[in-house]
Amino acid sequence: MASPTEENYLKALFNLANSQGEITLSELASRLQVSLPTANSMVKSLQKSHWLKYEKYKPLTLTPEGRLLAASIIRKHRLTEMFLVDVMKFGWEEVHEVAEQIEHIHAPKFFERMDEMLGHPAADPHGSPIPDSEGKLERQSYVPLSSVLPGQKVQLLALSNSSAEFLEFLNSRGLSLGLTLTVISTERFDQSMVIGYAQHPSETLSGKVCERLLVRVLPAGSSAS
Amino acid sequence: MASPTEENYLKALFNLANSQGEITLSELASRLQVSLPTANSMVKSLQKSHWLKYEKYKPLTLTPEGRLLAASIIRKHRLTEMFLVDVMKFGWEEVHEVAEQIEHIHAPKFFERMDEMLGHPAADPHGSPIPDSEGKLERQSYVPLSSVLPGQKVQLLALSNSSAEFLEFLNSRGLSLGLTLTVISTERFDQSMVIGYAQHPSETLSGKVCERLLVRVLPAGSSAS
DNA sequence: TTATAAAGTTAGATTAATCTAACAAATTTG
DNA sequence: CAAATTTGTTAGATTAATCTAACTTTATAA
Repeated sequence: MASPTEENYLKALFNLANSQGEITLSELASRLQVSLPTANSMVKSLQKSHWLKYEKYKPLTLTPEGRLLAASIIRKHRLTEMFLVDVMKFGWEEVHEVAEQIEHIHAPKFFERMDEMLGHPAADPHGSPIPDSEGKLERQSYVPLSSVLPGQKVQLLALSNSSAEFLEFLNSRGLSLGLTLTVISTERFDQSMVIGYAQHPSETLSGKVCERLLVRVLPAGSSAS
Repeated sequence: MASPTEENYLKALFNLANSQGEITLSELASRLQVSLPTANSMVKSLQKSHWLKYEKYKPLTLTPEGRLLAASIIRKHRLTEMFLVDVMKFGWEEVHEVAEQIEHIHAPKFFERMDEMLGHPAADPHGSPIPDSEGKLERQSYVPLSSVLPGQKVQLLALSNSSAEFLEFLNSRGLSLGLTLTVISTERFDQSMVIGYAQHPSETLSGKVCERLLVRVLPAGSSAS
């Protein structure tokens, strides 16, 4: 049985592995905001529990068991976020902190019931995919809005990095997942873009924002949602 | 900020105070299944946090702040149980373990939302009263079925001591809260009682069981529910 | 290719929550 | 009321998770 602390380490390792591939101790330590010695000693103890492979001065790798456990915690987190938004009517900017706590609850049926009530959702309220119960994580093939050319229509499907501040910004512009966006123009100077969607015929979004909006390009001549 | 462990001590102290009045260290220790020295040192630390008053060799008393905090945890526990049963369709025998974990979640809005979705319930699925947000606990005036005389009609409203085994026993007999029961006869020898209710014109319940069924006596000539 | 910087390790301390063993105070009871 | 029992306390150890300080290994770069 992993402690909440151990579960947080596994989660961080899983997420780092899925973006960086190789995981170093200092990445882990900085992700978790702990000192290197702390991460070092936890890594040793996670190894003793067979959740990761570790050799002195070598990069870290999760074992299959570690990966499965990590995925199950991320699954609980994302199901919880979806439950909070869809069933309990929280805003998408309010759910992270609560889910961060509830993901450590040991009660399989609780999360299965959420999953059923939600109709087996594929992603959380920010578009991040929910691992299935075997720990498989659907690979997403979205592109950042910043890479889309003027004239194209795209569907907003996920966010990379969804801080409360960013989500509140999106709220203030009426932006939500599922919307169809039309790229009107891009500014070479600062990478800002002019976008049209829903009741907003023309909004200017900074480069920073556009990088974080993950979209799928729609075939030419699709109708708006 | 209290740790989950501290919260469990406060909860135990609150419950003991509400049944015994005076609380001794050994009662606390045995309730929490820890050794006396463990309870002793925790009591000292709870005192440092101003949640209880403690003098060597004297009984323990919660401070007003301690009582409020304890009540808020019990409130979270009982709201959660109600939510699991009413919203998530758990059986009343399945909810205690989960609620035992969720009561330690720090997220006022999460529990407020439960409360709203449930329509501000007065009691949990086992009939135990839910403290209000000021920590006030409604005093229940139920009597055990075992004290009711033959011929009387009563309404089953709560349980004293609701272990999963007991709840499963009640399930097996079709007994649930709200039912109107008619006491047909009582057996002086072993305190067992013959009871009629719903589709069960005549069930024999042991003295042990009847002691744990808390009821309100209905005025003579009421109709069954 | 050695010097410097970055990354990782070890040693030792701290805090929370637990234990056992030994002892002391309070209470019960013959 | 004194002896026995119960209850409470102190001392000291353990484990998990954290830290800082000191040191070593690996990587980078002049």
